[in-house]
Amino acid sequence: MADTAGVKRTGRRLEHPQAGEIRVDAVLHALADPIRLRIVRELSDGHDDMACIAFALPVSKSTSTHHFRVLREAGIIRQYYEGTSRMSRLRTEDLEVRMPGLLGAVLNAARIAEGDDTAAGTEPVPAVGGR
Amino acid sequence: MADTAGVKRTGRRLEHPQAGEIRVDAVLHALADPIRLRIVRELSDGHDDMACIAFALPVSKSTSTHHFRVLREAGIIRQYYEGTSRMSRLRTEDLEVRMPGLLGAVLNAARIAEGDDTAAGTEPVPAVGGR
DNA sequence: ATCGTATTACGATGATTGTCAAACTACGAT
DNA sequence: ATCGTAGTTTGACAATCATCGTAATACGAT
Repeated sequence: MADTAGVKRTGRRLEHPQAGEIRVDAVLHALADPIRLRIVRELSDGHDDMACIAFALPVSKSTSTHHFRVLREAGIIRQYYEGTSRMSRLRTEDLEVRMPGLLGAVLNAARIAEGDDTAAGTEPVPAVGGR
Repeated sequence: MADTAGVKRTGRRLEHPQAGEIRVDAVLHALADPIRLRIVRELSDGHDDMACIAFALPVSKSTSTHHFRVLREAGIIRQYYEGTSRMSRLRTEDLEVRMPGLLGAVLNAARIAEGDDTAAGTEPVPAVGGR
């Protein structure tokens, strides 16, 4: 199982927790960091597969690697190599099984909080992403 | 504002963020700790107002105080004094406005993960707390 | 083989965090 | 006024964490 068939194997190995091993604590901890939350937001923002470098994060390369690893080990993203680039993708489905609605709620909350900067919570919140 | 009318005033003051000031990062960070998550789960588990001591946490008094403060300063719980006891209550509505569905998703995920201990993720998850 | 690009690995460092014990404060009851 | 209960504050400690720079690795192109 999980033969990684079709994926261009490049020799490097990346450890991922299985869907059933994803821990709530780890996920919350991973999402609690502004930079990591930003990465997740960008990943969910249309571009599903992105190389690390494409994020233009305000940190050094090694710090960037660190954050991606935390996300991967928490089970939030799946990574694979493509040439020298490492692509990242949200594990949306696995997360939905283990913690239904959580990722969506976090992303939605981040979007709501973003609106704060301009229109500081005077209005009762426009209820983004309503059902 | 916030006259705390009707509440037995006891001289001590507790700082709470306003609903509009609740930060996603702080909430996620607060919930990422097992002990704090346990507190939140117990609070949501029927008993809405509980004295700190009623939780029987596996930590010292000072550590307990610390965790309750983190939860309070993140905006997750509201606390008030009643005699020598300090009561805690989930700020469910404030949280719902700022991050709709988040608290519920976290609690639900924790419940799902709990079932792991016995029935380790072989089944496709019984979808706890359905709509 | 060599070079450039993308990323990792290896310390190192300063900040935060979870934990505790001991001393202290606030309140209710005696 | 005294005592017990409930919680706070302070200071300390070890562990974790985010951050960096530098050296090393893997891969594609030349």
